[in-house]
Amino acid sequence: MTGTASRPTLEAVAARAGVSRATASRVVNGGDGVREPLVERVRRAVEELGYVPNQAARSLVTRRHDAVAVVIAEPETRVFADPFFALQLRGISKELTAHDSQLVLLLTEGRDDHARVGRYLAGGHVDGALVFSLHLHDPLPGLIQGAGVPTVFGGRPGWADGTRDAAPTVYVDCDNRGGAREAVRHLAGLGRTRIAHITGALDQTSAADRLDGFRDVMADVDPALIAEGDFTPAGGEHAMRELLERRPDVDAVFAANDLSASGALRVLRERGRRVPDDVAVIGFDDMLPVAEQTDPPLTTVRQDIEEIGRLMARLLLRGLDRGAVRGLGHGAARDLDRRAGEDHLGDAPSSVVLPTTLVRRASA
Amino acid sequence: MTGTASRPTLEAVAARAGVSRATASRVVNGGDGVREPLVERVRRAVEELGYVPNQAARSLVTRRHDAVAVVIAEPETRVFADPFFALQLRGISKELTAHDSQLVLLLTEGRDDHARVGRYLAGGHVDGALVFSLHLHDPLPGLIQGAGVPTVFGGRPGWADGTRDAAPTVYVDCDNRGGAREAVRHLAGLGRTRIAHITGALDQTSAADRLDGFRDVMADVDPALIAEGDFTPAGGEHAMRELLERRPDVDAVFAANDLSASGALRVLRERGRRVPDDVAVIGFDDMLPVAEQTDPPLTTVRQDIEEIGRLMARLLLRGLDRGAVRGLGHGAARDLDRRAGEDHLGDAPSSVVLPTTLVRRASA
DNA sequence: TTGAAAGCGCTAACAT
DNA sequence: ATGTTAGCGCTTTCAA
Repeated sequence: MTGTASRPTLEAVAARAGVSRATASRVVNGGDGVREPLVERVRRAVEELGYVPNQAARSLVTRRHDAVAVVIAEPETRVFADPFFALQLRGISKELTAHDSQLVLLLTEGRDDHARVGRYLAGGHVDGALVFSLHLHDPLPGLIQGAGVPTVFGGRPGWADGTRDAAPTVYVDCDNRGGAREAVRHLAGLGRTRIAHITGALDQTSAADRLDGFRDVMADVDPALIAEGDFTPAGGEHAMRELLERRPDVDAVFAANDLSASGALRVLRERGRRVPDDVAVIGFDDMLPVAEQTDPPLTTVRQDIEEIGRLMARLLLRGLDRGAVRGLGHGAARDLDRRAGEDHLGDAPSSVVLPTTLVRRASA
Repeated sequence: MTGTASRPTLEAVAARAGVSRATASRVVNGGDGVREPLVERVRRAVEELGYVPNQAARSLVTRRHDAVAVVIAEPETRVFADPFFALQLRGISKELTAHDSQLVLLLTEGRDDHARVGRYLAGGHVDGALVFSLHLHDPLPGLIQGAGVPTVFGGRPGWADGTRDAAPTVYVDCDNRGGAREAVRHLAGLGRTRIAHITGALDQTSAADRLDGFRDVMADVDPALIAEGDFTPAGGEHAMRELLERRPDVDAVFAANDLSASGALRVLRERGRRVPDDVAVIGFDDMLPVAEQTDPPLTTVRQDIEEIGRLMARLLLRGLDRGAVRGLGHGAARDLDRRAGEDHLGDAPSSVVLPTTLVRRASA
């Protein structure tokens, strides 16, 4: 095990360079307003001593940490099984790296973890938090609020905005409801009349919103055509079996995400139903490793997951940079018509809802 | 965005409780040697003020952080695609949680990330580091050593032990070579004579060791029977195709991990070779979600990945607890004969190599 | 048992 | 442009 030497302090560097601690500090932090020869001497001293600033000491005075926590309210097993998180994390990671901020991933499995995460956030280890995959009645938002850490959520949180706090909740999400509507309309446009829905985990707003979108189009749908899933392939399989049992005449399925859709597809094949001839299937997310690998390839509602991650990070960093984390303006959800690739942000951090697009492949 | 209130200090708590800062501190840290009524008053003040210790200030004096970094030298895409990491992380997470230590996950994609991670570790944010998936010529070990952070590696690092540092390198691994030997002997015992090997990424010691194990048994093997893979299903597919081309008479395959084996299986099926009748296949890892789902279910060399993670964490924490991180005794690799579930650790932190077991399913 | 005081290593006014 | 100095919030001797 590699050992811990007692590291040299700025004091030591200053002494070796023959300058004051203040000058040494200036050089270490960029060297503005220090004359070249001194800069040089300090740099050499740093080099020779192998000096690295003590972050605890620095943070104590600057109150900055150059680190952002990402909190995923989901057990590791799911986090690592679902490409969704990987994509989001990648977007976040890219943005943070560009800002020279360290990504600190906090996984929370059980209730004990929640408390620990709360303490970690409150303890001032990070400048802010990015939180996603929140479930209804999750204690996390409360803890985070208690911790007083600037936070941006991934996906609309499950509580009514503005009721919990003076400062508005900022989140990034895609247009779940609109995307769902588009999917169902597409199925209807194909002439399907017995359109079913496999929901996601209904304690998450994304699932609830997609269900709402489904209902927007299928106003008086037979409840038997709605089966509850949980965003996993297994959940999709189970729901599909249920659907086939309750309504053998089903001719289309809108699944709450691609993973569920892949499960549904498997069951349909097993039961000898041809897709899309007998039953048309649409997913949600357009997760390439899933949607392109299914048989047949999946028609789906695309959302730019990586971009969501990137925006979350950008929103947070922007809020931090301007030091204004209280009483920020809170615009209505918007940007529905902006093209991806543009900067989806306004001047003041406010929630952003990204558009979705239907991607047609073979399954519907 | 939830705001940052200026948090109450210990000073404020002390004032409110009518005690000195020292007494308040004692209570916050367990309350030993403080009389009950005072403890009570301080506790109440903490409660009322919503006091949370400032970790930066605390760390500055204690030099403890109650946090451990996990560094994975692999791009997110792979980290999140391979169940291997999830399992290892789970083991680590459990152990750290039990020690009330926070897991801080640091992903490193490119070279810039390396530098940033190095700075993070050197900056004293964490008490120690757990590092895995190291590749040959990876700059990380050097950076970590420079950072002077106690570290335990997952998987035998690729450099000769002891040559880099006065303090010995501590790692946890499974018996890759022995496991490989057992797999190949099993195939030979089945009467197979044209046994091929699909390697892992050969810049990792696990892959090199498994190849060595293969060679131990197949001393004068035709080089055409060894195809290079990279631990991914796609790599396995590619290697299998190559193998079939070079030696159509191949009658057995030992793949460096289950993921590669699943790719090989796919190609064999596509080419109409029956498994195990025409070609027997063995994998490595026994990752349930993979090995049990293949068709046919995979015979494989089992290693307890979660246990490896757990041991890594335990080893590190032990080293930290005894404060002795330099010049620790370094025993020879051992524990090969211990049963899983026992404590695989001796008194002083030293590397541990866990045994493997052959799990027979249908593919060989 | 409790309090006073020193100081962890650093940054940021403020002087010079 | 450089140095002096006062803390950041906490733990921990040391005295009382």
